[in-house]
Amino acid sequence: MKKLRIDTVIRMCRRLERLFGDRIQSHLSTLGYDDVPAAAVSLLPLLEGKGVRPVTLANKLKISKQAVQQSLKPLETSKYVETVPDPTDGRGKLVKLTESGDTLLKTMHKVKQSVQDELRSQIGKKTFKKMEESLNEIEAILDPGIHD
Amino acid sequence: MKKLRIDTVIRMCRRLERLFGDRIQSHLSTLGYDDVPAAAVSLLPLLEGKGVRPVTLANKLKISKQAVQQSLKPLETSKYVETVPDPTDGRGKLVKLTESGDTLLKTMHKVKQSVQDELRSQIGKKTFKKMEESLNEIEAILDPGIHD
DNA sequence: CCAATTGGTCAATTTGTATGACTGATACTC
DNA sequence: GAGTATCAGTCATACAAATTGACCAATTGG
Repeated sequence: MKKLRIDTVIRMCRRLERLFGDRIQSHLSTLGYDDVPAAAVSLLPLLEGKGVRPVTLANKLKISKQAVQQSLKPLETSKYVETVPDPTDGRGKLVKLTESGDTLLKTMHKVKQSVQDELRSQIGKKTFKKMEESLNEIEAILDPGIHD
Repeated sequence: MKKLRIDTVIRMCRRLERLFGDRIQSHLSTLGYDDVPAAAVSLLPLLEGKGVRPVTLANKLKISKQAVQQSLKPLETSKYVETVPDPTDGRGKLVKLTESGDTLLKTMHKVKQSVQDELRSQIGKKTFKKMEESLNEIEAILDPGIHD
């Protein structure tokens, strides 16, 4: 019986996620950032601007607010993010980048770009683009609204 | 600053993996299989034939042998797989499907197919195919050899 | 034949996530 | 406006997947 292609899809999703994550982390670590959890790679870019509520992050990332809370904790400990009460809603709070968090984010952008270039040249421009495009399209279809 | 597309790639890899996994598990559970861990979805198909060594599984899945061991444990407890000493190597052992494991695998194939169809119609044939193809190509490039 | 490698195991730990139970704030409705 | 429902966040707990480190036993090969 032949290996189903869908098995490969599942396997590769798992692998690519880790491949990217690991490379980004190791680049960052080279630059002196040893305390950046993998989760930060997805989380931090969502924090640009004046502040976001945890629940918004949970919706965007499609994970529970508890999971967000936990991912946020080490970032707060390392002073990359800080939390202020939401002035417009007594229940809420706003998560914001600190100055060093902002620096980290900028560094991370560059690192991501170079990891992306690395991977792209490894697997070939064409295939890479196909993968990138398809996954972006899938997100657009699965999450039509912008969840704020 | 615009959201990098690569962020979406990472996010979607994580999500798709879980999306597939969750749906497969819930279909299986409907069919009475409540004791099939998500890991089995990738693991079981590799067990067809006369038996595989754990270390081979680890290489194919690109995870540690300890991780394999751990994924295997619940499957062994549920009697879907069994282990025999490798006759050709005193150190090794061979993991094999039991009869019920074989039945499960067959069911799983069908379930995967229907989940795949579900997803395909949800996100569109064209995009789905693009994703499928690109990930298959990437695997071929990243893992050129067949690791046995 | 002995050293290095390989296959497997045990134990502990990390990471990402979920559930459940709970508090406090806001919103809806009569 | 009081009462209930809903929503944001928190705490504790649990679980799955994977890792690392320390180790043993069998095999291989100079």
